[in-house]
Amino acid sequence: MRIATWNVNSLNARLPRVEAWLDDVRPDVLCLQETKLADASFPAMAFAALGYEAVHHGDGRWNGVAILSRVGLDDPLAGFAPGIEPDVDTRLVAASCGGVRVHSVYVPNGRALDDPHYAYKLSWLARLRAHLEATADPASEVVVCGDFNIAPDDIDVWDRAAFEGATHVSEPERTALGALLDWGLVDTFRARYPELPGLYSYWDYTAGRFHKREGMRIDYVLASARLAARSVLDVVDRNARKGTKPSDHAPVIAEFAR
DNA sequence: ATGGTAGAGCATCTA
Repeated sequence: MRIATWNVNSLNARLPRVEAWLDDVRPDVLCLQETKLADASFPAMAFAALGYEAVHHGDGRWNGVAILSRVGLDDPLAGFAPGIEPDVDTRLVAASCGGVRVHSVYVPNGRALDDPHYAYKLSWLARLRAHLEATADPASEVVVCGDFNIAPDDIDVWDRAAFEGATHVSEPERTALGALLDWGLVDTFRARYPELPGLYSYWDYTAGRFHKREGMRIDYVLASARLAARSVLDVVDRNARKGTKPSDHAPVIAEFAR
């Protein structure tokens, strides 16, 4: 089972690239973030032509998440479960694909430690944990994939000193991510490559950071123990960040033996 | 020199 996640930074701008990538990589499941589309504008037919069912949750201008699957797509759920304070944005969608409960998440950026958006980020992470508690079983096969906007460790950023006092590396958000993992999830990429720096999924468009290899590892596939035990591959597809009109994120691929 | 680029949409906002 090949599961991928990709923040495409506008699906409108990226559709030809995503289609070509799907045709090349043929993941069983692809989670998308930052489609920046309303549901009515989601190009479901383009993905159906490639053999993928899809569910999309978006409100048009910003955010927007989707799941594509060629191994079935059942019980879609947009946003947080009933009983949890609803999200003001469209940042979470879940579905069952080939026996795996899949979540595509776009965690709020936070902007700055003293910005209200940072409090929203922490609240959002707590609500995601509550959502998992309410709708999924950590003893079953679960993945939570997406752009977490958190570098889990200092080796997940190109220069820790450059992030002093900034979001993405602060203790409260790392603690919130830890609480998510404590529910029963494994960062399979870091489990495969412990202590190996320089493996990023995002590079700021500005200042030529991609070509200077100045990035951050903020996109990942979190897997429940039952799946993580069968983890056979973890890759960041840096090639998808090259050429004309790339996203500022590269796709992250995780594979699990059946 | 608080810079730089990309996307949405048409003035800025978001990242």
